[in-house]
This record gives sequence, C-alpha cells and structure tokens, in this order.
Amino acid sequence: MRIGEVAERAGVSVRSLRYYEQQGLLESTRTSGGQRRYGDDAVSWVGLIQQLYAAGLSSATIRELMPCLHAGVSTPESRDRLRTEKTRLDEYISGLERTRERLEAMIELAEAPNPHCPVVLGR
Amino acid sequence: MRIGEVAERAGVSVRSLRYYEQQGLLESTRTSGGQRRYGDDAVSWVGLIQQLYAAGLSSATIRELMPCLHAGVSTPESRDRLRTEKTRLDEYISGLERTRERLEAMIELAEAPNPHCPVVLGR
DNA sequence: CTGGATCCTGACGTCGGTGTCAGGTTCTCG
DNA sequence: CGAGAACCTGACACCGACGTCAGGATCCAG
Repeated sequence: MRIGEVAERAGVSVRSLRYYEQQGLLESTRTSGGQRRYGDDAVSWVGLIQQLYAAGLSSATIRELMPCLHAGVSTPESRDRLRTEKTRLDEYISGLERTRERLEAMIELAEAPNPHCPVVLGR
Repeated sequence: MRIGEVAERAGVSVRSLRYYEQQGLLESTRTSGGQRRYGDDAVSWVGLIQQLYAAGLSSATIRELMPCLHAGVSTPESRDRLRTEKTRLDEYISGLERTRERLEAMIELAEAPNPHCPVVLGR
C-alpha cells in the first residue's frame, strides 16, 4: 500500500505517517526508488498510535513500548511502563469524570431560573 | 492576597496567573502602585480554570463561559457551549476508557508467558 | 515512453500554555 | 528611611504533533 492510501484509510495526514516513522513508531519498506510501501496492518497500527497519543503518551513512550506491542517481547521495563501509563490514565480519567460532574452541575445551574451560581464554591 | 501567595496556594506559577488575567479568565484589583491583589476565592477560581484546561477547553472557550460561571448569567449561547463541551468530554472519556481497556489487555499479554502479542488486531 | 499523479527530503511555521530573562518599580519590615 | 523581597511589563524560548512549501524524483496507465 502506498502512503497516501494508508493516510486516507487511517484518517490521518501523510505528514503524520512520515513523522511516525521518523519517531520509530511505524515501519515501512521502500521501493527501489525510495518510496514507502506498507502492509495491510499499517492502518491498524496507526489507529493504535493515535489512540495512545490521545491518552497522553508521548512518542518516546510509545516507541519504548513498540517491541512489546510489535513482537510480544516484554521486558520488566516495558511491563513497568505499561503499568505506569495505565495508572496515569486511570488518574487522568478520574479527574475528567470529576470535571464532567462539575460541568453537569454547571449546566443544571445555568438552566435553572435561579440566577445564583456559586460554581467556584463547589470545589 | 498577593500574586505569589495565590500561586503557591493554587500550585501554579505566577506566570500562569498573569496569563490567565491576560486571557480574561481571572480578575484582580490593583494597588495604587499597580500590583495585583486577589480575593480569597481566587485560589478556587484557579482550580476551576486548571480543571477546565485539563478537560481540553481552550482559554477562549473558558472565557466565553466566565459570565455564566462568575455571575450566574446564562445565555442560550453559554448553555449551548456548556452542553457542547460536556458532550465532547463524554466522548473523550469514552475513548480513554477504551484505551484503558486496551492497555489492560496489553498488560495481561505482556505478563503472560505466551509470547504472541497481536495487539494490533484487537482494534 | 511520457506525462500527470504521487511521492521524496528538508526546512521552517503554528499553536497554547508556560518558562525565563532583563530592566525597572513597589511594597513592607525593621 | 533604607534594603531586600516581591512585583511589574515586555519579549523571546520551548515543546510536540503536525501544516505547508520548495524543488526534485518516482511511479504507472495509456
């Protein structure tokens, strides 16, 4: 598959795919002329990368995990990394859920006829 | 309260407080010499701002909501904004929860003795 | 074999929240 | 009143994922 097709199917830009490769997150073979060719699983890999980005992992962290993800090679370090990131994500989600509750409270107050809105006290 | 004290209590930098004011998110009075003075509720406001930042709202969005949050003045627009942001946050949290499940699956695979780890297929 | 579509590298730009530095003013305590 | 701590504005730097442009090479259908 050529890079443009991967980009379209995965819903990302060509630029991003080159960036992922530069960061060591995505592999490709090259034609004799130097153009990238991808296997069918590339689209799924890109999806995973995007998902991990969205969860706040950095390129460097994802790269450290790639051997584990890619070949099932897990070291004590990679397992630690995984657990650390999961813990971080857990806490992050918890915080967001508190924010969501707060947003809900704000909506209720905003929709109530009562004009008093001491949002800031509800810390 | 002086700016340094607010910063310390709220756990943010002085720079950030000045930035929030520049963005119209945080009010202060000024001494005759031009230094900022804050009320006791400033710390709570900063907490709210940080929380909304963490939930992915931009300065501009938070600013639009300030009249509602601050004085309980809610317009149809601000209610729309609130609902839009809550919906966005809901979807974002849902995505993160899927990522969390995936991370959990990855951890299980990494800790299993079975070296086969087709993470990417579990899309 | 050719021309238009696609791809290549390298480089600089962007955005948003914040760090940091310079050079100067204000506050507060003894 | 003096000195040191705290504050002021303005400006530039940074990070990370990606946009965008230039100038050129490659690919493939006809």
